[in-house]
Amino acid sequence: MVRTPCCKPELGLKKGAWTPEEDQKLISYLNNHGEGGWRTLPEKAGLKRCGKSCRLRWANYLRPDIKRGEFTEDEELSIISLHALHGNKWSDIARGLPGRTDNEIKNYWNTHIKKRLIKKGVDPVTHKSLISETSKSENLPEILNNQNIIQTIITINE
DNA sequence: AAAAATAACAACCGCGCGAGG
DNA sequence: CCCTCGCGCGGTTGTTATTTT
Repeated sequence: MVRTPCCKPELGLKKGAWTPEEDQKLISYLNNHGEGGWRTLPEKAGLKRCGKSCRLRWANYLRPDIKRGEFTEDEELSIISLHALHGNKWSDIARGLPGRTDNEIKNYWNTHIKKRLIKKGVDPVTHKSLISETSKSENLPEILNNQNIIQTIITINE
């Protein structure tokens, strides 16, 4: 069976950037009622959005407990080591970084860290050095091979 | 100074999973 | 038990800002 799009083309559903007015509606609705019921929330809150869009907006920008702004060096190192352990499990990584969301971390990884690792000759997937890979303990499980993480951290630190 | 290229970031999309019927 | 449905996830795109030529 074909999965119908979660956000039906039911006229006038807005997409794209959120306006301050929309944010306000969403915030006040969620303050009064709790989270949850995303499917039917937009209508109740008077928003011309699909529930998914509302959820994302809340989770990544409007929630009161989100830290904004630059990632600190510590946070960056955390991301790198957690990524070495978990791979692209952004939500897992986010749990290790209070106030940061999976989406934010994912973005940061893709736009900042990945690029720099590559430049430094470190494979962003395996966290192994691409240049003198050869003689290292390749047979160990990745997780046990702390060398990779250490190497990565040293490298990223310039 | 203007255009082109690249980076940054917010948001969208489809899919899988688990809860409830 | 099987089937349906919403939620959350991860990959990806679209748009704006910044940098380079």
